[in-house]
Amino acid sequence: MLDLKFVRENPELIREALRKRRAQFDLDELLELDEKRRALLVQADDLRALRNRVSDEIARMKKEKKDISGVVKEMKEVSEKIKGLEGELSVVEERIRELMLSLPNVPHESVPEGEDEEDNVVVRTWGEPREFSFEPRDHVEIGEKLGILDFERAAKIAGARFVLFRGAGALLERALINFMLDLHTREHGYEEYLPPFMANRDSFIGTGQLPKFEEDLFRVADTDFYLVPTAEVPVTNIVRGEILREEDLPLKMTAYTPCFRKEAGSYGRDVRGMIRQHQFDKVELVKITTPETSWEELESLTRDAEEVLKRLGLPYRVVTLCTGDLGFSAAKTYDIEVWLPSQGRYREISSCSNFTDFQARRAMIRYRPEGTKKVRYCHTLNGSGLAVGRTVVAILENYQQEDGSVIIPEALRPYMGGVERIAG
RNA sequence: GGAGAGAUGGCCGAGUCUGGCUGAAGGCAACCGCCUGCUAAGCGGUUGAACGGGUAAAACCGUUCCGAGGGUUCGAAUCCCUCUCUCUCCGCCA
Repeated sequence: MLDLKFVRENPELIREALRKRRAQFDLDELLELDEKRRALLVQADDLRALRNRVSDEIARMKKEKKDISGVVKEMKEVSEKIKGLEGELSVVEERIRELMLSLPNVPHESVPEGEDEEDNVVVRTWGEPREFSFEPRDHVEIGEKLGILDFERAAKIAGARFVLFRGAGALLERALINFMLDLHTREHGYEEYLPPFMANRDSFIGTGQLPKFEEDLFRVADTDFYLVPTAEVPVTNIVRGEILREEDLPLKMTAYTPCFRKEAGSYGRDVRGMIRQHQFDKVELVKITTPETSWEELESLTRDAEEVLKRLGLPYRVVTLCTGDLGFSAAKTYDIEVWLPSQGRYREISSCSNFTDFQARRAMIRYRPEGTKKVRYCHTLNGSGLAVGRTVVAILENYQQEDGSVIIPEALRPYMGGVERIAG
């Protein structure tokens, strides 16, 4: 959520931001309602001030045994008037809130303008895609041949867009989770959490998934719970409604969770294999920082995520999302894309964003700068570090051998009980 | 699932029966002074948030906030209703 006062005072800046994002939003309605709200507020406040004054007066008169019936009658009318104004006010405020919750964040000035992912800008590239002496297979073929991925039975159990890991496949998934968590906690200074995998509505509003993106979420029937689509939701909301101490910032948190997504509107996209699943594992990185440090923290967070790929020896590149591709809550996002030989291109495996104070304002995450009384909103950031399922895909495809076996990257072997190769 | 207790400021904790100068006693913590070889102790002071008005910016003024939402009343932390959460005991259970 943006600051309404800021919107009021900088309407052209907001209009420009919306244009760059290619976003639809009725800014004029918001500005009109805001004006109406303030007019109503002044009226109501004045009447309440009157009532408060006279109420004190009544208390005094009562003590002095004076007749109060006249004033009481008058105040009864004032109270009725206040009630009427409050009714009008709550209608206006509810609509303002609706609008504010669906107004996207302002892109950072360094974000390139563009329509869609075609206009994203490559920042850097690491590693060389391997030259194959044979036609590289995709992860579905590799995994099924090795008996470690089973899509057919997963479909029987649950349906499309699920996978069943088996044997070395299950071990590989688990090893990656542990490897990533260890790297981030032991070397990158993050604290590990293991949060609930379901969260309530307020949490989802806090990080911006609700109310706008309900159709992407699984809701648990007859409850107020939604399955988390990313650990960003439960982890960022750990400090929802809190005023933090500056000396405790930045908070650096990491968590493994499964992620549940409906993938509504992606019918026909990535239908094969485990690129796009209703359930996948992810290790997430979350930072809560001061406004002064958030941009450098975005850089280091991205590097922390990249480090996973470096250690695994997987070629990747980093792109800056253009304004048209930028997520609703983000001010700037780097996607990390890993090389997939079967597709001959880079595919997203991590998304690292600075949300500035957008989520913090929704979730009321604030801090008190040292030596001052005024509280300020924190900046929140997060990034995948990494999407585990897609990492499995990348390992299977990049490390496949002509005989169908797969070499395990060295860094991962301690987590695999020393296994160096998965063979059929 | 059954029975009971509770939810007040950064924290602890009064106030609720008996509605009104209580943004909220007292304590702790933090900050600023003083004192002091240093530290501790001691003394004095300061310290909530949101919104609106106001200002160059402050100061300042008003309103709202005692888990959430309704109601009663001239007036609600205090009375009534609904909900949420926490704790204790019983039952069931991984």
